[in-house]
Amino acid sequence: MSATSHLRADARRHHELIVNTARTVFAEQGPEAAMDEVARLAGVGPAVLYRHFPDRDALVRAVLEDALERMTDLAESARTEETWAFDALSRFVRGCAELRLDPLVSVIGTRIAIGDGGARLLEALERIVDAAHHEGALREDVGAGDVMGAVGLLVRGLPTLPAGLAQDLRERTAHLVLAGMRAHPAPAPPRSPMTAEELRRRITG
Amino acid sequence: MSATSHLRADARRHHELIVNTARTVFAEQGPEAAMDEVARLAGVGPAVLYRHFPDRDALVRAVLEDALERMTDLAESARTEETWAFDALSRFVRGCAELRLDPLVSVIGTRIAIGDGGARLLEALERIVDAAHHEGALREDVGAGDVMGAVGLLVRGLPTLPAGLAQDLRERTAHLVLAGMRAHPAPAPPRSPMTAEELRRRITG
Amino acid sequence: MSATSHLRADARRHHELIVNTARTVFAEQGPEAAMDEVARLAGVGPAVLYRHFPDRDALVRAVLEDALERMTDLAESARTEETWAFDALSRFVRGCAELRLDPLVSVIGTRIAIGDGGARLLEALERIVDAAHHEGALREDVGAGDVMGAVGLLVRGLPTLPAGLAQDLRERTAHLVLAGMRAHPAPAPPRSPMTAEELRRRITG
Amino acid sequence: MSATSHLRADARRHHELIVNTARTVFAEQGPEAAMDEVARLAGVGPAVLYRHFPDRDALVRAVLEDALERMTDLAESARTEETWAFDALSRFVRGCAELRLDPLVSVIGTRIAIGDGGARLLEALERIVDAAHHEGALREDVGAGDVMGAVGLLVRGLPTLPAGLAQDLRERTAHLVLAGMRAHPAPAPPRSPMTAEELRRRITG
DNA sequence: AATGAATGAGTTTTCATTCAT
DNA sequence: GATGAATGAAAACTCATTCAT
Repeated sequence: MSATSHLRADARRHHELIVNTARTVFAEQGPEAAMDEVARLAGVGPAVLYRHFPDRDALVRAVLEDALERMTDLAESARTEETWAFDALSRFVRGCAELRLDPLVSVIGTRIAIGDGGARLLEALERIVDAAHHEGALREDVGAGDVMGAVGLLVRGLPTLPAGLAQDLRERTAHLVLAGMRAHPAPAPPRSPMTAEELRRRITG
Repeated sequence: MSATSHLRADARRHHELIVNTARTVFAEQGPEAAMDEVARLAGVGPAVLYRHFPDRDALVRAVLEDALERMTDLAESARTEETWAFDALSRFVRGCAELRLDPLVSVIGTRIAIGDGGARLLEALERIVDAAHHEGALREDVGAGDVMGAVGLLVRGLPTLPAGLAQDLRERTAHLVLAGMRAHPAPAPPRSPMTAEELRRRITG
Repeated sequence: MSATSHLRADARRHHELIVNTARTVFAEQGPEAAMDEVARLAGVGPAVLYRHFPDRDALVRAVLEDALERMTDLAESARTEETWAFDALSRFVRGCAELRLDPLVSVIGTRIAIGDGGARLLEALERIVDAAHHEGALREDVGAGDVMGAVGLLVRGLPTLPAGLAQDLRERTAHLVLAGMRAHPAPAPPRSPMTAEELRRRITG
Repeated sequence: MSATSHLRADARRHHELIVNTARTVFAEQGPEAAMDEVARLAGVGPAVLYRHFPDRDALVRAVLEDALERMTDLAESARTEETWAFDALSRFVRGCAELRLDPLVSVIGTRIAIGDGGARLLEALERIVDAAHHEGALREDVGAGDVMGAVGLLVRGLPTLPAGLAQDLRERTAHLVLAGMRAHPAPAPPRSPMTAEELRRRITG
């Protein structure tokens, strides 16, 4: 049951429309995007936005909660659909990066912690980690909190770099983190090694 | 020889003073910190700041270049002072996080790449990586670019979490990445596993 | 039908209020008058001004268009109310000077030409000139463009001189221009000749 | 004897250099041109400018005095070189427009009157006017002050219009004023009549 | 005396948020 | 409840002028 289910149909539509627009705007224009801009792109007046979200913080939280919900869904699908728990873990870690959470993280600053959405996500993740411990693929000295921490760092991305390069580096780092978590020797990271030479070429290119 | 060496003595002093102040202010107040605030805390008028850095971008770049220089110094000391190259690598990765580079990364956006300072850093890093390959401790399928990428993600930090927790998670993730890079089995990550339970306690704490 | 007719009642009121205030302020304080000062004297916040006129140029253009509209009205009244077309011409030329257009002219610089308002004014003026040609009072080798040019110079005024003197000189010059335009000998300029002696006395006075 | 003759050679050179630069800068960038810009284009530091001219007003006055001196020279050459006084008058009126005095006029505002340079100019002009009265070409009811007033209006120009058009209109208006000053019927204004049609074409063109 | 850095008040402009229609 | 105009507090940036080198 969503938190918006008690609203009138049009109000709920506005709520979702604004959150979706805000996610896009924050991802594209950075964390300082103007509230008016969000309203304009959502096709509503600023007052409508403020009726739904009393201030900027509330909007940011809403987008964050929405993202956490998506991450939880991701964890659940991975868990139920993958045969091996470590594969589910791997799929979860890799999938999170696509949510474009980065701009929000710095905006929120230290003002809020993870909240309810985070609690549900952590529970979902815990189920995967427990299973991965049981199957013996995950080191016993690595916990669900470690996975959350690693994901939290990975989702931020490398915005100063060309998109394709940033993507490759994120994938390779994700692989290395997962390799470090394995109880047994890991396979090679995806694609060829990222040498200094290749990094130079792709940055300047 | 620094790029500021052609300035009059008082101007050079101001230049450095402003960069140092800006690093602190950006780290504490986030990337939107007011330029006037930087000037005020540096004890100069806004116009002095603008004489040295024509716009916000120029100041951000200067702080970034400064940080890259520090990272390069860090890489060099680690390389010359550590017996084993992998230990130097490890020391470098862990040390970078303390430079509080995070707020800058999102401000700069995609506008600039790494520039000269980044090139020098990459060269220094390459020397360590080559040595670590030679000593057989670093997987051959991991390059200097991978290290840069991992560091780039690690330095961002987890600003939404309590400082001590964010620090612990960053250290443990750094350890896991390094473990994933090792040619041979890695020692346990520092301290106890970060379980979901501990994460909950320390977030709400 | 004014260009502002699609605005809400309060917005239209503000629009006109700001233009009227701006005309006065520019006339009194010169073309560099602070935008905030215009807003303050109009009794609105600066943001209201900027909502209506996105930058200084837009405000200046609005005042100019408004003035052109007044000049057009002046031309039309003169044409319909005077028996002789040359008298209408004379009344128009003399009347324009009172619109205090001067400060605007230099601000606009070469960025805009006369625009729509100017086109309408020119048409109104053309009707008078044609009639004056027909009645034989205006030289055939003087056109409506000449009248516009002369008016453009006359409206600038002589801001360095005492107001009364500047006024007298403008009136006498207007008379001389009109005299130069007549097909037949002209009557004497108004008042006594402006001798060097009188000019000296009134400048230093 | 120039007012700068008591200065050291290099200082006098600077004085003239700055005045010349300022005339150009004011003419090109308008009356709000930055003092620093004048200094920069003159190739001196701002402090040198301020040593010579204690504030903006002083610089503006200096440029104005310089222009008045040039106008006086112009009047004198016209008087001695032309056979007929009215031709000298005509040459003077037409020649003044080229001095680009316009931007200064609005800067000075009502703060200064014409000063010493103006007095000398007026004397020179008076000699021409007296001669023109004697030769019977100039109406007796037009004095030297009238000529000054007309010139004051003519020099301002029409900065919103294309340069060639502004030039033509100024010449034709000058002709009309001179025609209005003649004791006897005047020849036709230069070139073809400026019709509304031609004005439209040249503004939009 | 020349230089160019420092000053700080002032300007334009933006934006989160509230309020009248 | 939706709309879009108003608000005023800030922020970035500029510039005339002064001062240390």
